[in-house]
Amino acid sequence: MYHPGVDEPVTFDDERLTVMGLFAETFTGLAARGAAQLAEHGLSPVEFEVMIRLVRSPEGLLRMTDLSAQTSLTTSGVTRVVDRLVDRGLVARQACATDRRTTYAVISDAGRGLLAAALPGHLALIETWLVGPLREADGTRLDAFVASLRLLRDHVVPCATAGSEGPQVVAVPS
Amino acid sequence: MYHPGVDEPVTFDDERLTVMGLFAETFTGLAARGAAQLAEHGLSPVEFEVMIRLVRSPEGLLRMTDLSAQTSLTTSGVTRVVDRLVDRGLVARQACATDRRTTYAVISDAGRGLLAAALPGHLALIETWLVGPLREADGTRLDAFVASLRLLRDHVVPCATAGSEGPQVVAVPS
DNA sequence: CTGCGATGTCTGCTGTAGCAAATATTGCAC
DNA sequence: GTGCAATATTTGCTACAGCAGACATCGCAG
Repeated sequence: MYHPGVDEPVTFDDERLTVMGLFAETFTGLAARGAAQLAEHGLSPVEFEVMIRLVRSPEGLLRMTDLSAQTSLTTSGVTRVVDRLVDRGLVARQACATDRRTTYAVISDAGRGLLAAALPGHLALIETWLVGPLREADGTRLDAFVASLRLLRDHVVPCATAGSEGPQVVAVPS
Repeated sequence: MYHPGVDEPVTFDDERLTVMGLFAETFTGLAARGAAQLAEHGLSPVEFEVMIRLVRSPEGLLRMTDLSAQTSLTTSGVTRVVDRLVDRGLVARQACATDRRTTYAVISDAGRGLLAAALPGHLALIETWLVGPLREADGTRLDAFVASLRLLRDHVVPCATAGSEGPQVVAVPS
């Protein structure tokens, strides 16, 4: 049988686990709704993410490497997502004139059109399930939530804000 | 082709997108750190999730279907995760005496031991990257954040769509 | 100019998860 | 009891993403 030891009571329902679980449950639920909405337009979440990054770039164009840095994908993953988007005519590959190693991904007119079609519903969904409930609950709750997220993000993802992040810790504290 | 329409300017940098992106970035960053920590103990996030659900159940035992309802996996996914855990001796399958359709997954002593070994580091990680920063920033910020998450979760998750959120074997303590 | 390490992208292999179908069992209607 | 729909689990197929290696190109030291 299992003997946890009297002086080392391991409890499996620590409050911190609950908080983390709540965080995960909320986000994955929201992400699932978002995925379903995007699927109505034939887009997966990563495809949407890639295209949003492209459309928000100066000329609708980004290097593959930069795409992988801005999304949660590796360069390998970006290669294949862009493959799919190119097959569907939503994105095009474009050679770089000055560096023949780099390839740009460029969003096409069709891609912009698809995004423009998908975006209103997506924004409505975020409004309904994320921003709206927080704003209606309390005048300051949305701002506080966003501020907390930003605080956490700046801790967890130091690269997001290129600046004075003290510990560049990648290792896990033991 | 692309016709944005003069009276309906589609803007691709709506503030709501930013909030959602911040949410996603924060959670995935946190999840990545958690995954790395669990990997030190040879566990993937889903394996950890399954085992936590098991260990918190009355007798360390849950039906496959209930596991799939409590985790983010389909029953198919649960089958294979449990397969892996059984191969490693962390979980065992157990027939149900009264209904021969159902199979229980039971956590083994080795499984409890592994969880007990992995949990302190995992809790420390949550403390460092999630709970700690919020608590230190402001006395009420952690509580407000958790309350907001709970509010959102209650909106997003209720069994309105999928149904079958029935078995409340492991309730989240408040 | 030449050599060589660094950089950017793509490809082979692997592991994982979902969907839909297959299989087994139960409970109910009759 | 028999038939049938519902329930519980597993399995075949497919898609996607990561890792490590392959390949091409660049920039610099000499």
